[in-house]
Amino acid sequence: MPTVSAENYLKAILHLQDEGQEKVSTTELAEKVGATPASTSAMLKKLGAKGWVEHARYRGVQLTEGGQRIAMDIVRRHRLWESFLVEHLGFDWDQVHEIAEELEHIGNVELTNRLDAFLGFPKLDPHGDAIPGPNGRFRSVAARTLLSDAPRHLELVVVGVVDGRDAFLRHLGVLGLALGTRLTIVNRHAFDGSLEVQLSESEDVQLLSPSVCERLWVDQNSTEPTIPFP
Amino acid sequence: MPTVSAENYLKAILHLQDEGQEKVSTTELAEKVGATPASTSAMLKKLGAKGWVEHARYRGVQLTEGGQRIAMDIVRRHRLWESFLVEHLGFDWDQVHEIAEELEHIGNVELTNRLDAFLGFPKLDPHGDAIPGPNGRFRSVAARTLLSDAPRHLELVVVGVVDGRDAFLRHLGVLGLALGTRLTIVNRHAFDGSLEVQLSESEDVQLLSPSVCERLWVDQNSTEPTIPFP
DNA sequence: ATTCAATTTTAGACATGGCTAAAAATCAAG
DNA sequence: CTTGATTTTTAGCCATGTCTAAAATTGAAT
Repeated sequence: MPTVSAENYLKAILHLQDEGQEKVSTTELAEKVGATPASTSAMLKKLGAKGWVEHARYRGVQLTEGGQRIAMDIVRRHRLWESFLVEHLGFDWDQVHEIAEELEHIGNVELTNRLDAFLGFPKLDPHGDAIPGPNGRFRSVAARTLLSDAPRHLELVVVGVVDGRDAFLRHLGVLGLALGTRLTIVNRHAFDGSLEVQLSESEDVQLLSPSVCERLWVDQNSTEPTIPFP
Repeated sequence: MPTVSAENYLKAILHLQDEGQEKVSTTELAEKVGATPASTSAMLKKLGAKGWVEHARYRGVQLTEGGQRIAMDIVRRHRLWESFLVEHLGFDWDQVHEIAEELEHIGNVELTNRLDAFLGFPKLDPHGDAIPGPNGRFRSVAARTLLSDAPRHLELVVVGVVDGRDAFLRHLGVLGLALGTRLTIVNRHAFDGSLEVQLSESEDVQLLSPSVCERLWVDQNSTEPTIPFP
């Protein structure tokens, strides 16, 4: 049973580890959780003692399997509650984060699973981030998904088009898109559902209209799914 | 902003104050919150300093108006969440208390009010306890209510019958009920909705079938509503 | 290689909220 | 009205999680 504070550290480590770094530095982590490096250092010792992180002094931290499981469960609860708040209580996307940050610490498994069922076992939260299932892993994403249904923060590859008309293909060219283009969804825009995507090659950020997103098949590029932050 | 611990003490004081005692004793309170009298004494000093309780040393505690407002809001959240858990997540009555005990500490007003709206501004929770409104007071109860719709823990008076048939009236006589009989709902039974009521005169506890409860008009006996515990 | 800057950890302090044991106040009897 | 039991508070200790300031370690540059 991690404390609320411990949970926040574990969640932050998961997030940072996901952004590339295998090992997370104390200072970085401190910044993420809003504490001093000294406090963070103290907490890391405790997390290590519980077996939730691997922590070589002066060498950075890493989640253990157990720690990752806990962190994924927190993310699961966070995203399920966000979905609930938006879909059933009518909150806007940008209002729900704070509240979900509190709700996520209620660890009752029965509650989480029933909420999950109530929501219809969603794969994505309202921000387009993947929701882990009850096993602490992301639900399998279909081999081929419409770009409009794909999760954020995951490198995707364009594998096909729904609409083969010349006009559409030319339009793709203009946008710098083609078969095999690798991209990542950075953001979903609230009012019309258009997507901000980052092209892996050019580092450019492109805004794609909903009609384009609904006509592109994409696939996951990496085997290890990215674990984005709320 | 009370801490979670402070909230639990305030809630407990509200509850005990409601059960009769104007002033609540330290030992009683300690038992209720599951702490030692010593710890309770320490907490009372803090609550007093914040202006949430009136605390004359060795003389017992009492909620201030501000303290009562906070406590009523906690009860409001508790009972709204209980309603949600039962009505929308399919929990049984007896499973929800613990979970609601955690959810009640999330103090976001917008969240609470939206949840209230989502549930249709209920007056009673699944246990039949009254749910305070956003103003920290109980929603006005209709002048005359069916016994089956009345809240628990409130002294009621039988003011009329829906069904005037002889057979029904005779049945009432057998049960010890008549116009003017004062009673309090002690419990609702899960599987059939029958009510356990305590007759004020005889101290007897009677079990009333749903068909009887749906045929009796009752009214609130006291002006100050009882504030029962979850 | 050695020094120096940056990072990380340790040391020591504080606040919260809990405990036990001892002291103080209350209250009920004799 | 004084004693003795009960209740309440105080005193002193512990754990958690935070902080600042100082020490230790790393690592990069000369």
